[in-house]
Amino acid sequence: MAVTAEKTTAAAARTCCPDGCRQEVARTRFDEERLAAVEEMLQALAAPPRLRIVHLLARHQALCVCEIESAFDLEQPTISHHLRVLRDAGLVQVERRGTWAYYALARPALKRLVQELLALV
Amino acid sequence: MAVTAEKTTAAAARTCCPDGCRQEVARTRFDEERLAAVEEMLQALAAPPRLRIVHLLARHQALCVCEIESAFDLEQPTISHHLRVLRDAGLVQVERRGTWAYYALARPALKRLVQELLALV
DNA sequence: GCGATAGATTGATCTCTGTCAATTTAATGC
DNA sequence: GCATTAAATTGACAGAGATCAATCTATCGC
Repeated sequence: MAVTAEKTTAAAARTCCPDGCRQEVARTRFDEERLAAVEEMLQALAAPPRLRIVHLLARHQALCVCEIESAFDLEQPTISHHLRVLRDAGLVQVERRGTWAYYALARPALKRLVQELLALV
Repeated sequence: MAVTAEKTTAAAARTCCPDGCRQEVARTRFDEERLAAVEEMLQALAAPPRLRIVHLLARHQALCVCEIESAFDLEQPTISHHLRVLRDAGLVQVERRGTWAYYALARPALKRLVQELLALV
């Protein structure tokens, strides 16, 4: 979008490339709001334990924290921390039942991320 | 996969949850090889400048480094660094033409990442 | 060969993030 | 109310990563 007319007055606009750097590239404005949401999800997924937690939740409907904890060699507060990051990114949901907290994958959010990435391909 | 029979001898297996933590969860083994590749791509995309570079390349076929640089408020070595990370993750490709290096999106790699994420949903 | 330019690499610094120990909060059962 | 347990929060620390300045490499044109 916002593709401006190409200047073909060659040498004048040239900075380095054979045909001169396209000035429209320099003027690119990103959709920061949209990118920020995608970025938060990507950052959430990019950490090894978190990608594995999501992997786990994808195969189990809902798991309590102690079950998730049991699959890793990490302390409880660390798991709790990762779950919070995933929750802040909207990738997982919590449901409290008594003392327990059951986490489940937020599939629509993941689907949204996939859509955004597909838009790039 | 590797879903083992559920033990319904309740209290014996119980550790914390109402119905006892499922032991199969604790025994989960992740496909580390596959996850590592996905992880590298996610980490590559998770940094703000890199997601924007990919965004840029998605709209332009191929761009030389100086064009990419022009869209950011970052020094040339920094851009060069980010391009290397993207390249190591297989997300972009380089083609050298004389003094210039033209970067392009590696769409198949991105498609593969999307497939992996879809497998979770 | 020489100067100029595009891009990569190196090294230093600073910030961010993952981890754990300790503590706190909240719900349960007695 | 009190002890117990699940989970969240806080604070501290260490390792990873982003950035820049300086330098190096490679290609071009003369």
